[in-house]
Amino acid sequence: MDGPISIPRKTPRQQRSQETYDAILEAAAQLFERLGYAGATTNKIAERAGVSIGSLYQYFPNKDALLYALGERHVRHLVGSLKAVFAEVSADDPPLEESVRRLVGALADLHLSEPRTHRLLYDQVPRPAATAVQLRSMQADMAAEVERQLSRLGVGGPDRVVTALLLVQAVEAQVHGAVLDPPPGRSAAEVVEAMVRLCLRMLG
Amino acid sequence: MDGPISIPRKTPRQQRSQETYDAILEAAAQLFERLGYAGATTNKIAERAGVSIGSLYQYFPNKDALLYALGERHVRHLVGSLKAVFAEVSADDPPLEESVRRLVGALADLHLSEPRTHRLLYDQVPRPAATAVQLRSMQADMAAEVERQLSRLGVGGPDRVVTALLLVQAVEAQVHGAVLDPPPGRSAAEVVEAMVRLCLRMLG
DNA sequence: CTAGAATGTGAGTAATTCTCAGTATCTGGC
DNA sequence: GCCAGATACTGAGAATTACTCACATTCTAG
Repeated sequence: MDGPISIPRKTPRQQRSQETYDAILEAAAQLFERLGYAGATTNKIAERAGVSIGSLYQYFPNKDALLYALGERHVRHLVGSLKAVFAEVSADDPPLEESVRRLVGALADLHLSEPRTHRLLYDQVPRPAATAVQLRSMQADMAAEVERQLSRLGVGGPDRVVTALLLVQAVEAQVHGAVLDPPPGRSAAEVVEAMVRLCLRMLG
Repeated sequence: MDGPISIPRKTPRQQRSQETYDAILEAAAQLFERLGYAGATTNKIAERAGVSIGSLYQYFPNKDALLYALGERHVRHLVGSLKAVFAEVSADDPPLEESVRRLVGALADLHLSEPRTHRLLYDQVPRPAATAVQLRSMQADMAAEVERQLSRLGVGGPDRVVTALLLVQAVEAQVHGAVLDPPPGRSAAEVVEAMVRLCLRMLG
């Protein structure tokens, strides 16, 4: 509500404390996933991490900060992987269809590879806190990359900024809503294929 | 997590209690919006509604149930309005462009008309609880309607079920992410126009 | 008018987040 | 090796909050 944005209260200096910090985050990830945000109490998290509740609050100013740290870790991973794919595609300079297929495929694969972590952060979280900021900044980042690809391929209509943003929003939502949970009788791969076709028609 | 789905504990029988029920919901809407889910305590909600905390728990088994009731009210309103538009479009049987423009426009208008309520339910909420179920069922509902329109217009590719689902996911996300919060220098109307163009290319 | 149903009350309980005064461990300079 | 100060850890308990329950009030039907 009030506190601006959760940031680790104190940075570990000795190795011992780095291990404590990691243990807490790991315990938080497990318990949030298993019990949900409300069900995972800070005391349980500290206990599972094998430290006292006081130690937890030495590194995380509040419960939300745990989620924020997990989100940051995950977003960093996602953005890193995706930027690599963007770089590859930029280097190879393939035609539109191949470009779309690679990019959409990469996003889908990333989501399918750790669906639980992703759901935790995407679904299970009171957004306003902190995670929303992370998501938004990641989307902005990705939209900028997509815009560059649109320019390279000479597609995207008159306002590439808007087109790129809309594409990112759409693809992200489709992955969450349809790839991770395909309609009856369809496989994730089929849904991805349908997404690629739609993207191609939008841009082709 | 555990409890199945929050349902009013007791239905109001006398008019007096109906007013109490309404006052509580109204207070909850205001405070959730202003203070967020965590910041709005049940005691504050009861106080603002002018009733005792006990009365609140007579009609709502827990805090989540307040959110669920608000979500239901809102979803009912949305679905009602949209079904009317679908019916109109079906009756008038306009060509593709006009159909898309009307439907996307209607969704955007609905969101723009009470952006705060919508954000509350869409962003500010721990999803797992109950609201997720509502959203999903609404999306399924809308996807079925869209599918019917695709059939009417003879578009949508080989698998209209998947196409319709993907369209609904995309448009919903775009409205939330780009229409309610347009990129710098663009108006909501411009974003909607861009969405319509993209949809038309997807289907045309 | 009255019995019983419906509605309303709010102090109190249990659970949870977070603090802080005190203890233990480490590190670098001598 | 030893000591001083920095770093790290502890856990009882303060503060907050969701929720209960025994009781009081108000309504309705006969």
